[in-house]
Amino acid sequence: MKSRRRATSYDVAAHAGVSQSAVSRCFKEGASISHKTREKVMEAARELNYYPNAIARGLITQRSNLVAVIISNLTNLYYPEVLAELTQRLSAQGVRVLLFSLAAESDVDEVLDQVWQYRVDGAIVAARLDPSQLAGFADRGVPVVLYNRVGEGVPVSSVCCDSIAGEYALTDGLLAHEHRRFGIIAGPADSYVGEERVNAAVRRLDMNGAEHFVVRGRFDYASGEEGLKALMRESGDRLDAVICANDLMAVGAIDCARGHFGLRVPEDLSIVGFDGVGPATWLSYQVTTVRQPVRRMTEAAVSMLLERIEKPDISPEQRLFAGELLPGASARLG
Amino acid sequence: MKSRRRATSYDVAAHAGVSQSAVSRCFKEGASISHKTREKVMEAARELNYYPNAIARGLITQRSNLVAVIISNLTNLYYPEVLAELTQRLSAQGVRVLLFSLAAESDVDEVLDQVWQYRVDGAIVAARLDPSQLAGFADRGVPVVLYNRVGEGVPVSSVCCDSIAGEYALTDGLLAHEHRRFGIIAGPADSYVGEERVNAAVRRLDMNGAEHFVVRGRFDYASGEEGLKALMRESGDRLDAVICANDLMAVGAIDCARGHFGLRVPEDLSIVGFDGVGPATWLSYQVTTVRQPVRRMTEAAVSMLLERIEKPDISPEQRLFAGELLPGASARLG
DNA sequence: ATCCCCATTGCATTCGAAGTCAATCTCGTT
DNA sequence: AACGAGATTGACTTCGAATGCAATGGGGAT
Repeated sequence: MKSRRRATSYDVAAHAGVSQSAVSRCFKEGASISHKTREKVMEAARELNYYPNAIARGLITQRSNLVAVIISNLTNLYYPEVLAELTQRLSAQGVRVLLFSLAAESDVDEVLDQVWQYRVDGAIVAARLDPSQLAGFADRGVPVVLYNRVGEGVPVSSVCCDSIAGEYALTDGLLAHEHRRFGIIAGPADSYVGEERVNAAVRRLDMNGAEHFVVRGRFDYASGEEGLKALMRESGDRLDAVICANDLMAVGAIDCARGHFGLRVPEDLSIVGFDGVGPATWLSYQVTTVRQPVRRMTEAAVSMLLERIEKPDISPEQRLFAGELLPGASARLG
Repeated sequence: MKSRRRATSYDVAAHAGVSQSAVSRCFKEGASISHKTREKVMEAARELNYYPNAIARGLITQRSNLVAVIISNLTNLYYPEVLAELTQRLSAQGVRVLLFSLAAESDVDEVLDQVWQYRVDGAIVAARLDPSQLAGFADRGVPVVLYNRVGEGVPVSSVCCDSIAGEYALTDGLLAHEHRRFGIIAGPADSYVGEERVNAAVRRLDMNGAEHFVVRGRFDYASGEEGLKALMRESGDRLDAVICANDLMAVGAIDCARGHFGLRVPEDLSIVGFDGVGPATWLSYQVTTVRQPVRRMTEAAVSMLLERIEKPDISPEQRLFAGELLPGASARLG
């Protein structure tokens, strides 16, 4: 019990009076082992407090049972939910999560070295990967599933929420309700989803000849406030609606509109977000937004990844999930 | 480049015309290797796209360079911040994070098996560990640092924010301002910090002979609303102040007080929280709370853990950090 | 030129479990 | 009683890198 050195399969074998091979077989599903021997071994294992060494196992089987999860922006309220879901689903499938958290979405390079060293069986990535980084995964035969991003020009598996359709729905709803002068608070320049959402909104507004101003935020509360102030300045205080690239900035904009400009939301100004995070539904905000089906998306990401770990030759697949329009009370929709 | 099998140190050795030992030494700080050989090896490594296999290294060195981070409740806004900080600090020190996320704080047992199998070098735990679970770490010589918890009766290293002092400050402030009838929204029964905070508040109220009602929540927004409704019922709608075990419930309670009961906060009802998470400072809430010094706490946790990984015999140490009282605008403090 | 010392280098072994293969063991058959 | 199919079992090798030890080499001192 008190041994500093931990028991190995040899110790267990000796203690149970069998060979090391027998011990190994006891811990593998469907291996050829008699009931009696298994009992003896398990008993010995319990007494010696033996747990198979996953490191040694990984070396010989060429399977680490480790999956890298690479996420930027853990602080922006949407990802923690995703991470919790992913971790629990992967755990349930017997796969461990090696977490890499990035300060900025484009900092991937620094962590990739580590990913290669740990011989992960696969990766789920919610950060921007350029084609050469994606090639790194392909060359090494490591399956990847991108989360809310697609491989730009390169075929990669991905799971996304349909930003474009979602943003169209929001924009169309606003246009149908006589909004004419729009402000847009975008995400950071290196954010994939941010650009996608804003481009979709801008396209729709242009198609309808609606005037709009764009400022850039950082996906956090403060940049929602700052963004609204900048927009008011640029537009000469005459805005009908503000489209924010995520809910957190929408919340910041709502507070700023009420507290700083004394505007009523949505009567004087409509504000919409994106994601459907918890705070968006809080009574003080009730943000009109598009909710991503996080559970279904994470479930898809995990099953697509595990499938490709089992059978490395399955071709890439892209799954696009529709978001759900939550009418909320922060905008006058059509 | 396109080889399915990844290059090993032998491949690099052959390519560079040296022995495998030489290759190994090139990747180790301070190993005895000439400048010329190192150049050759590094060049070959680059050409073959070689990355040392951390799994094999771990097997021979008995060091996985892996640290388990065990966290419950990733969804409750406080932990994502902690997790992001921990991950980035550990990464910076060359240690990888193996993440275990728990549905409930007391579900630790299920993940411990996995922790043992991966031979982690240490663990940071923000979940309840009973003495036998703690003994598991001690027996195996795996250093642990508890985050916002202490080993009950067992000596373990820990990093905590002083809940008791913090709660006293809040309670005293409220008492000094003529609040007499208190409601308390506690955390789940298996939450360590939840109990600690509520016990502290109750003790202080009792010392001052103040009346109080207690209901239990789940640390989320909805249970803040439900909690307030239950308290109003129990107290016959006559409350002066509500003490919530965390900010998220305080936010829920504030919204409910205003939206459902039509009360002004803090004029008609004072509400306080704990943690100092982002939403607590949002303009609509400005929760009167105690902010935990998360950066200093995570920094302490990481350095204490790494120290103990280096020198396993350092004795346990408990570090208690004072929280900062944020006056906010959700309570009339003394 | 000779000798000695220290810096490099390579050989061989090690870490712990998994899997191959051949040996052994069980039983049911005839 | 002898035989054979199928189930168990153990000896041995393997995965990839790190390291103790012995062998080699270069350079300075004499």
